[in-house]
Amino acid sequence: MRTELKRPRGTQDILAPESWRVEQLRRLAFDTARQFGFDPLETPAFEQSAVFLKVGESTDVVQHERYAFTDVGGVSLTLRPEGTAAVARAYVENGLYNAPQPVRLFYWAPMFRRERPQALRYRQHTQFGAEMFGVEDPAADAEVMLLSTRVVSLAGLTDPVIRVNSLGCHQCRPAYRQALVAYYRDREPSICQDCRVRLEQNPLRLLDCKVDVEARAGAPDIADYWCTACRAHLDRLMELVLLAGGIIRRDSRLVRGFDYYSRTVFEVGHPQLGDATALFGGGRYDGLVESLDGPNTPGVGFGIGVERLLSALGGRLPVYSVAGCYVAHQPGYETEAFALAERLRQQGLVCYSDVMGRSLKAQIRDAGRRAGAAVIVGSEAVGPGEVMVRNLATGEQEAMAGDPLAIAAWYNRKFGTNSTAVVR
RNA sequence: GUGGAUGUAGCUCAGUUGGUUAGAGCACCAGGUUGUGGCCCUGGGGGUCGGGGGUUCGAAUCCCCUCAUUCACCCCA
Repeated sequence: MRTELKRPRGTQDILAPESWRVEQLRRLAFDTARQFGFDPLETPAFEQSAVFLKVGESTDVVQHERYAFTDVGGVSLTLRPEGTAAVARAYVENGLYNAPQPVRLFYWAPMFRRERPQALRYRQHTQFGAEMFGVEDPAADAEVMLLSTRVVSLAGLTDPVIRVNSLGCHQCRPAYRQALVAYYRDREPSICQDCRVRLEQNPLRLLDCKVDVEARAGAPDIADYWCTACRAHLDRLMELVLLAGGIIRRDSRLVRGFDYYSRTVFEVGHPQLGDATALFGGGRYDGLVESLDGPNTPGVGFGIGVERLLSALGGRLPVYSVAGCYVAHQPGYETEAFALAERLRQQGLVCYSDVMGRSLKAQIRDAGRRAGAAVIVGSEAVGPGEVMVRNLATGEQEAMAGDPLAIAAWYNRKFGTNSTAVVR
């Protein structure tokens, strides 16, 4: 294939059975979100660029990794790089601040970031995320955390560990920021190139530098700067999560890439993905709605990387197996076979028939690969109006009346009506 | 954006110091078995050796460029 026709860098085609796993996970996510009282929200795949720009001046995802274009009308548009800003925009634009609070919303949507592809980092990936608006109480933080860990647990991940930190509020964060900058200022000659940039642009991120570990070890801890309200907020949400059976630990070095976070930030990793790669993350963003021309409204939410979760599960999620019924036919019985297959589908069976004009032998061979049973029409070994039914797993076969109801009953007796199984 | 590794059939890979029409296994299709699969046997389709340029009598093999994949950094899901 010519290179200019290939799929764009950093994107992927997802084939079965993985595509079935995606669908399975999506269903699980929707059901779980619904159980927590969240409603699905669909927003456009692109927004006016200002929606994301306003919200992430020093955010790499927004600053350097935007897929932006100008349409013929001269409007600057950006392919959605993350979910929260778009959901907050929809909250404001649809006047949801007038709806009964809190407003609980979730989404399952593609995200686009123009970055260098790497293991489990794509230019288009999918996130399942949820946001709760209108509640400042730490119970909201705890609730979205429980929703997020419930989804990954149900998907088959054992004991997700939430790493949490508080970035403080406008009351207490400035003092900490100042102390941190002062600390690194003294050591500026000895710190790495990246850290010098961080020092100027986003000092909090000095904390997750992997090079200057010793400098980091002695850095001031934000815990010593929290105001009483921020401290109480974190204590309470951790208490609630623990009471609910969640596993949560404070990580003093956890900071996250989006500037809109206030107070709570959290992340869940996975051994298989390595330290640097988060399975999902989230936090609180009390100033975001206001910055998008809405009323001062608190909010908290998370985003789960669907591809990363699937990878961490490594095929443990059950999907539809190869199963169903193949209606094969002797020469001259094409029409009868085709019609019978459709009647069996109306009985709820997964059903195939030959559409390639193949020999009976080739049909049975094909049936063996994709079906559990074969129904043979036109066999001379059966009486008039009868068909041969064959269990392809065992090789047993018998003659029976060619009645769709009877065949469906036979199939369901042998294979069950719910034919899902684990495919590795 | 920076640095390293790798690109031969749908998949996994051979291809010796550059040398005739580029191979294997699996997969696919058809037959061997006159009524029916999974094993075995035979045959078949499928590759401009990622693309472009150069060196050479001759390049999958050597050199340059480019594209893509992959790993690490940055950052994130």
